[in-house]
Amino acid sequence: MVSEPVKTIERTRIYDVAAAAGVSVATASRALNDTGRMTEQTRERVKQVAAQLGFRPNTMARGLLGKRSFTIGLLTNDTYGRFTLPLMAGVSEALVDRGVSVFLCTIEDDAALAKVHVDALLDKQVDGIIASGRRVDRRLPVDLSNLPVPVVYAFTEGPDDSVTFISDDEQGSREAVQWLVSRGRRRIVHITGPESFASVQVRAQAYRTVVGEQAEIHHGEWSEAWGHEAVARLWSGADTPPDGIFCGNDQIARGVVDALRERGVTVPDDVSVVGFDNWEIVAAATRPPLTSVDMNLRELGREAGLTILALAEGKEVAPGIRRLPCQLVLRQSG
Amino acid sequence: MVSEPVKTIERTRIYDVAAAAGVSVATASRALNDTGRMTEQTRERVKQVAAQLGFRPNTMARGLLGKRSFTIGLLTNDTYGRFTLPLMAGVSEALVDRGVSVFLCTIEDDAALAKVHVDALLDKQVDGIIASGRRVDRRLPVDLSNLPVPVVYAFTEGPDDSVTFISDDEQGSREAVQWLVSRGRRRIVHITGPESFASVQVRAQAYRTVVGEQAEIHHGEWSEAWGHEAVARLWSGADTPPDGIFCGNDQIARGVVDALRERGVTVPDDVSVVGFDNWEIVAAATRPPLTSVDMNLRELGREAGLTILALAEGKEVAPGIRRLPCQLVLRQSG
DNA sequence: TTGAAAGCGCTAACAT
DNA sequence: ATGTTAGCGCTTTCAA
Repeated sequence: MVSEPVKTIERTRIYDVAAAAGVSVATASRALNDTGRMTEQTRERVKQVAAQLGFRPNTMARGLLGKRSFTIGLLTNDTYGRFTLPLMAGVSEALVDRGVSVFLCTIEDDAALAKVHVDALLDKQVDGIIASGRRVDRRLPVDLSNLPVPVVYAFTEGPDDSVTFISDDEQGSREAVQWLVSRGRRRIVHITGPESFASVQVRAQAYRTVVGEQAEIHHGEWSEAWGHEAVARLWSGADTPPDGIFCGNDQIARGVVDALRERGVTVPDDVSVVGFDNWEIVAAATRPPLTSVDMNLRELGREAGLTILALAEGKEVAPGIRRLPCQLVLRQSG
Repeated sequence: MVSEPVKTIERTRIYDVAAAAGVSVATASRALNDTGRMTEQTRERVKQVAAQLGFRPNTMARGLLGKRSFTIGLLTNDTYGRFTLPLMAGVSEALVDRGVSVFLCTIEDDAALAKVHVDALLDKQVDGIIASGRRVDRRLPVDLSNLPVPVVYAFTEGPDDSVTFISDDEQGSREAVQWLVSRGRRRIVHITGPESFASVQVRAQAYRTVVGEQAEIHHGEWSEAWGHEAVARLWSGADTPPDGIFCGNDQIARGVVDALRERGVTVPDDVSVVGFDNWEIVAAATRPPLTSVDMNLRELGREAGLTILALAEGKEVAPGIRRLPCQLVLRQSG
């Protein structure tokens, strides 16, 4: 497309609306914003004219008055987008009807880049910032605590007095293990990621709570390969192999299921397997498809979006950590 | 975080800078924007003072002058983000140093939602819009051809006179098949997705060009399951099974590799397999890891970003389809 | 109930 | 080379 030197499409301004409706701009503004007092008739007429002319207020002008810009920033260091995208979808979904658009800023553990992005956001007078990440127990490489705009944290660690949204991994894990128990599984082991992850600790603890004494936790990498290896170990030892496996994430679970099939162990008849994350691409492609814990990130995003909006509008929001429930998605592996 | 009723953090305005530097706002503005004529000394002094005071120009005010808003919109219907995220990363990377932030708008094949997003973008006076999608041969459910801002298309079909960026699937496929040939593979088949996809056509045609007469193309779904099924068919028929397989995407390739391993066919010793997309999560987890064609979406995003910027600055850009080269990423399957 | 006018922070045309 | 000033489109006092 050759650039259009003559942008003939002149936007209708509030002046045009006022003129067409036979009122002053002040009245027009009040009518359109449902403020001030005036005859319902005038208000209606102005609104009608505005609609007819396809009037859309200029956000820049509005923003210049020190009011809201109807934009927010979503900061994330989750390059892969595995967690960010569902979150973003939720945020966007919650805000788009209210005319708020979302700047997505991917900072890859790079403090300098993060600062550049945050500064750019502040220059644009965003109404708020949602900080997000790929690890619940890590902070973004940038300090957001003294910004002139509200900040909420989603799926990443924030300061003590911040509003933080995370999924309730404890509840999700508990339900997953309880599900295995309810299916008659008696020897349930937990194959999960590195101990250093907070989410590993929480999920393991929930598992322990349900199975009690017999708890048996195997730590490794977050990979399919580790799932294979763990199965090899469990089935080559002297102990009776488990009949139920709760995995720390879907990749491990897929490795486990594949390894079991290769050994001639039938899932879920001989062994039930449950994953975590409900990462469609992994869970659905596994044979049989994985039963998995979904963190409801979209819903989490919705909540975060609504909260940042409330803060932007000056409402009070109590600080603290909000844990949103996970949901066990049943497929065929467990 | 309790909302801060007193936003005490007053931003320094250009007036403050001007006063502190002992010049007028006009001079300050010119100095900071490297326009107008003045002693290098004055310019330097103003810049220094501005830096000292941490001055950041208010984008709203700037945008109100009918100039640029330093924002662009990225529209996509790729909910999963498989294609959009690398693209977005490239766009962002190209623009962030120039102070441009990106609104990400996910419209899910919903025309009404698309319109809401586009209107919101126009209200915010975006400098341009990049339209993107999950299918190269489908248009977004919204007409962007008469917008008051420039539009470029990336990884989605645009009008004839538009600037469109897509990956050179023909070249990528050709290199993939030629690689198989160079590895001494003599009977190479192509297992790919539904015929209705333009990318399937292009990749198949490239494959045909290289292997000539012996071309053998199997269409199915874009799934691992189809990879399994295709292998079952090829190895159960009367014909000699292939020694090289070029797959339409990584999921099919993974299915193929898994199926071969289950049959005791060794990859890559007996059969070489090459995928398409280089989707890390799939390609790296396959045993052995997949050699695959990468569409360089990040680079594509960079180009699209730079182009929309050029258009926003009023530069002329010739319309047409730009095909950016793919790259064969060697792992171990081929 | 409605209107006139000031002003948000910046840039650019027009002085000097 | 630098300063004065008029707006950009809107909201919001203040006045009528």
